[in-house]
Amino acid sequence: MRWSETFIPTLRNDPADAEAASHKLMVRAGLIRQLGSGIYSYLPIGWRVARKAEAIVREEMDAIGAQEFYLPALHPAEVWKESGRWDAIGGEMFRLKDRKDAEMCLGMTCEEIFTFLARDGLNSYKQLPQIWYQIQCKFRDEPRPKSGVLRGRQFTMKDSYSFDKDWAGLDASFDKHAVAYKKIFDRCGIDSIPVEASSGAMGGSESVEFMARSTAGEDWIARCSGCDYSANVERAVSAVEPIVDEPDDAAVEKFPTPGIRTIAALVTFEGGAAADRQIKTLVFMKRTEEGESPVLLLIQGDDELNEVGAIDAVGAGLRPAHEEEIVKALGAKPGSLGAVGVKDIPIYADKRLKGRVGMTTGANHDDHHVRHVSIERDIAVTEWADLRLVRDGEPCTKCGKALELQKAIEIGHIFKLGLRYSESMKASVIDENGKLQPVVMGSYGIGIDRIVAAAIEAHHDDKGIRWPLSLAPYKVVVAPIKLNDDAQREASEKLYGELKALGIEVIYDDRNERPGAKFKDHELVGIPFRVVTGRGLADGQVELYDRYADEKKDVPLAEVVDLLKERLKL
RNA sequence: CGGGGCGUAGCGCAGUCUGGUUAGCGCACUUGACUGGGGGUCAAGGGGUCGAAGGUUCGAAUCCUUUCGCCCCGACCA
Repeated sequence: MRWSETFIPTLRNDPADAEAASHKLMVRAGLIRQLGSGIYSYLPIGWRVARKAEAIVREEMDAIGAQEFYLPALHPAEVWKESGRWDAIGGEMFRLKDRKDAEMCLGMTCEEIFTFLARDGLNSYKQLPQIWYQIQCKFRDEPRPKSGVLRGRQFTMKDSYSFDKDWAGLDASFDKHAVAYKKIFDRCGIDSIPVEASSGAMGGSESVEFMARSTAGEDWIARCSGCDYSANVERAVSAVEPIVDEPDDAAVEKFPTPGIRTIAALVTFEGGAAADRQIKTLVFMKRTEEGESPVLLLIQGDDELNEVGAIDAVGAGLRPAHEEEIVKALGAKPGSLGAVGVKDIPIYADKRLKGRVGMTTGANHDDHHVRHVSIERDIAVTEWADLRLVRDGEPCTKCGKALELQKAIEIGHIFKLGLRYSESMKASVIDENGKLQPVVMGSYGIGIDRIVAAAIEAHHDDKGIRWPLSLAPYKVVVAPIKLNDDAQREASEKLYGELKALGIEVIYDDRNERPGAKFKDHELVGIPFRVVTGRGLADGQVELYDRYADEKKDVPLAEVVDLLKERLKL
């Protein structure tokens, strides 16, 4: 390719509306342009990179015996109603109607459609296992698109689905994916961290997220410094030191606390209590078939609520209560809430509170608190659960070493779905005994756009992108210093032709620009190697620049092709 | 959905508070010349319904109303 004939619109400045390094660089290097919030066009260079990522994903999926499909992104509502997700999913599904007023949606994932195909086509256990996948456009009306393609409303995902006759089969399919995913990310130059995750609205029993550390990430993960424990903070637990309370068997005592509304304020209040001796009472509403009803969540005063932990304990359909609902449930406003003596409302308490005595909490009477609370004596706890977020430095439950909290990008997620879809949509096969059994399913996703962005997050410097060889849009750029110097131009063109003939992805920078301007572009776009024909040509020398080492050296023209082959591992 | 910020040329911005020549600057772009090893110099150019609609005014990028869009924080999130 000749640079002068390509569309590579590089920018000198960062776009004003970008924060993440990958977002800035993707725009500056001419990979993408924004069309709307969370909607991006891939330009030729960006698309070349995305296709390379796709190709790697495809190779590794094929390597575990997966078969590629291509499904529609436009779905009739019926199939989503069958699985129950038409109603379960909220505003993030793009919904529309066709001209006959029939309800449709744009697919955010394809469990329903693949299950629809499976129930039609899979009839016998002899046909299992199957792994089906596609690389396709997905749509999610994200409440808050962010960071360029890292969280878009239209994006490309590889999604695969496994169909097994039993749970052992699912485990095998799941493990195959875990291995394939690791390989994919390795090949893309991304250090992936598998972490325990929550399966959220996907349903299912177990899930693992693949994370790439990055400050641009939106997730926090907890990693043990001593063993292999790692989990999304939504799922993480720690062996945090229990607080040892002074023995206290005094009766509960109510006392006035005028104007005291927060844990912190009660700490400094005369007659108050340290934060770790307080019980924080949070009111949430749980949606059930009859409507919404309140539940109480109790955590130690200085802990933060882990909402996913709460959902795991209480169930889906949980949301913070509004003030009116709180007053209705407990008779007091936030700031004076407690669970002492509360009946008829389910109470979920963090395990860290078990056995605690001499605690202080709200009295359910505005501007009053109670002290000398012994949790198990005074509060009718329905269930003990992990409701607190772990904090940096807390000990690992497995080995006791410190957990580290790190920010990360979710680049893949694998789920054991079990029977969630096969039962609701009736995808069954006849087993060895002639009995109908629902197939055991898994689903597995990789964000292609996120691979590209995460690779940039991991591989860039102040000059621009440093693509791993596997993703580089071109591997080599050949550039003469002076385009109108016949010797330089001819040497460059000849080299360009030779490299192209060898099947090396090479771009010839034949723009009539000054060398500095061209070099800046090469480095911004991140082309791994550059050969410059310049003043050394008279001595048979060209300059070879290595983007990774950020080093240039003169090498004999006659040897440069072999040197490049070696560097490119050909 | 709550809070904050921003929409002026392809990109980055000034001008808006305090209304008043023909709306400006840098980069990019076009033509020519000189240049040529790290975003050159000189000269001459092209490009704008100042996000949109309505209003106030002799006069609106600037004031008022409405509206659309984008970004950030939070809420939310297979």
